[in-house]
Amino acid sequence: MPELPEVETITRALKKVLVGETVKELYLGNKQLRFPYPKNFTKKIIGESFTVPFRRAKYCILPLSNENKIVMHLGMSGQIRILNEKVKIEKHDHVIIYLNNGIYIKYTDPRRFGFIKLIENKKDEINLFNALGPEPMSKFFNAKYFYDKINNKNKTIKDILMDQTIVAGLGNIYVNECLFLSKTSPFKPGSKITFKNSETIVYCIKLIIKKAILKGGTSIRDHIQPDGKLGYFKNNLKVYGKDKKNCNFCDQKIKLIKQSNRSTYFCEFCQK
DNA sequence: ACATTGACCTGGGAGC
DNA sequence: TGCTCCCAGGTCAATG
Repeated sequence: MPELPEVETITRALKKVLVGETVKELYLGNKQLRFPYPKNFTKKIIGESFTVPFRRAKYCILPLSNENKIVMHLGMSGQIRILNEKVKIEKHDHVIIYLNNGIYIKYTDPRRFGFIKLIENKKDEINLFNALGPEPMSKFFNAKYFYDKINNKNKTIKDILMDQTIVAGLGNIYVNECLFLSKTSPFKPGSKITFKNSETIVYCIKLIIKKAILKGGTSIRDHIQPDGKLGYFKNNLKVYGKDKKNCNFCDQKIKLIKQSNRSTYFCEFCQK
């Protein structure tokens, strides 16, 4: 599912129920996710309690009282549910963390591109997070940073925004939407982006991400909030999934093409 | 150092 | 109804 707003939505929901609660029991399915489960995972987390969950890029991070951190990535189809009554474990349920208070956290992922890791020391943390660019909502992601970072690149602006080392947390939906809102052609190389363009793009990214978080993310296929509700930013999409529909601004048809093996939706008249 | 392609998986929808 | 093909909110390793 998940880009930044979806992971943020999930993390906020977890924050409400996890803090101070203790891990009572852990279920691990027999199929592995993208990586094997952490060694002695069960032993290492049973009896530990959670401190305050947070998000970095598309990672949901659950710190424990012993300073270790459970890190979850949801790949393309991962979901996290917060439940309070036992339900049957289904085919794609891979991890369930049972808490002392009767609540449990269920990780489901049909495609198994996601993973769960345990950060146990500084080195684990560096391996996972060091290459990531700034958070789009932070002050470190600003027009000057962005312009300096991209003005010597031949890569298209679409590929640049998908690159987690430049700005962390955007994915295909929000990149398409941000380029449309900022009226930027997805094919424009970084070197052709002026400082003024950078300002606009950065502004549009912050605006869209903020709004998407408010709406609980975007439900297209897999994303649901941990309480089962949908993410309503779907209603705010202007180009993603709108091929052959009409552009909001100029009323011409939205186009769909493949760019670096991913779908790019855009209006060729508005985005220059 | 950089860009491009394919691989990892399953399920759902389109088209025949 | 059933088959085949193509598509999907992400990343990473292996190419050129």
